[in-house]
Amino acid sequence: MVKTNGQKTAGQNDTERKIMEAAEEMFLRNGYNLTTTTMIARKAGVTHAMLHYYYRTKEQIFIKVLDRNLDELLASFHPVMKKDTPFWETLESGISTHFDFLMKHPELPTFILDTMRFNPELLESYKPRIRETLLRITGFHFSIIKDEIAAGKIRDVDPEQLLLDIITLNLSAFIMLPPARKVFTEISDTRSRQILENRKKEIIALIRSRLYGKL
Amino acid sequence: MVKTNGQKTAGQNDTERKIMEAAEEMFLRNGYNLTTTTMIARKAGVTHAMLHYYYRTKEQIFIKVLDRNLDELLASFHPVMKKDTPFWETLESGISTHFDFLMKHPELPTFILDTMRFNPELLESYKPRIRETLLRITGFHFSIIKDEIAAGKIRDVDPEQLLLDIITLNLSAFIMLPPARKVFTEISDTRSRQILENRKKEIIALIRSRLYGKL
DNA sequence: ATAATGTTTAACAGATTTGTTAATACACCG
DNA sequence: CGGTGTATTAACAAATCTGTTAAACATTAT
Repeated sequence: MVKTNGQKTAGQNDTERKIMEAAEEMFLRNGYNLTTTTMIARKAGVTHAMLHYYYRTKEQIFIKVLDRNLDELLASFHPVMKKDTPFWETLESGISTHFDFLMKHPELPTFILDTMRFNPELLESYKPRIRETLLRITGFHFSIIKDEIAAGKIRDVDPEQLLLDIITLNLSAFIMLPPARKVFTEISDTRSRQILENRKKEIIALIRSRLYGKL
Repeated sequence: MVKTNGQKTAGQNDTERKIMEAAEEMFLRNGYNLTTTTMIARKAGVTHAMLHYYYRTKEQIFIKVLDRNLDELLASFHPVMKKDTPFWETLESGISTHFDFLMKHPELPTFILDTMRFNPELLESYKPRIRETLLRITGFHFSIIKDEIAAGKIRDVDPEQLLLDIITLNLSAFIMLPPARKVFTEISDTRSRQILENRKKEIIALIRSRLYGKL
């Protein structure tokens, strides 16, 4: 059961790693329920018994995948919260950093959404950490937005709505556009990146005019 | 096979109707792949053989559900395209009407998204109609937006991006917020409606400032 | 009433799913 | 070389899924 031979002092052996890679790819794309252990094994090029040998159950594999990705997601929120830099600079870089992170992990939003919809119980143990991270970031932004409103520098918006605007706009580009393109227009990879860049600019412009525009 | 007895001159008999209602509910909530015919039968309170008797296959039932809902969706786009009413009035009522339609069919966006992701082949036959409807509405709005820009009445925005803003913002409220609430905060029905109303106001304000704000 | 037609049930069939297990191949260590 | 523990395979098992079928039941029309 416990592996102690040579090659895996520095990590997993080949089979174990291939299973994890295949599992991650499939779980991210199709979620927990639509991914079968048989499919994972086939993609990894191993017998499906191997996957029970190394990870015991489907749920255990999924938990490992969830773990890797949720850590990354939560970490991505940290960087951009400095009280000293100017307000708009902070907010713009927050939006931009978030969007850039999503470009590097384009399947993550859909994956989390799927898990929230169909397997919320698997997220139970992460709730405290998620909640804490979310509270920290919303707390920070609420505070700087309110300060800026109080100083009469931006329009009197509801901070909660503004953060919802930002988050839903950013996530939408990764949750809704790919399936839509799948049905309507197949598209090249470079073109796809360009579309996303335009989207990012538009979202920033949108939030900016919400705050600074005078009607 | 063909039913010609009394009670269904004016529609389906009870069993058939119960199956369709159960199927619609489950397909809308869980999509094609995660809905089993057994579950539908159980929810309808009939033997699962009944469902093959009336609809032959799972796919046939799904097609019927898709048909009912897609018709409604496409029809919902028609009302608000009059060239004579003022620009902002037209656009605002377009956003508002779209949002109100979604409030009456809150599960439709997720349902369509799921189908685009996992069963795009089932949408194949609807493509022409969808494409035509979409072209009509985007064409109309592109035209009035460009006119308004040319007249110097609004900012010089990319009409395509603006429509993406509107659509993704509206849909997000129904695709992303419910699962998020499922994980973070359970919420009452009236409170939920109030949140959506606030969301609608915010989206309209956001688009308005994008067009009319001077930075 | 009875034949014909429509509806429902229960049982079955074949595929697929997650997971186990017993046998075997392999590597390493004394 | 032999023995110990690990890795891998193939076969199996129980559950569930979609779909079929034959027989029982109900309804209607003649």
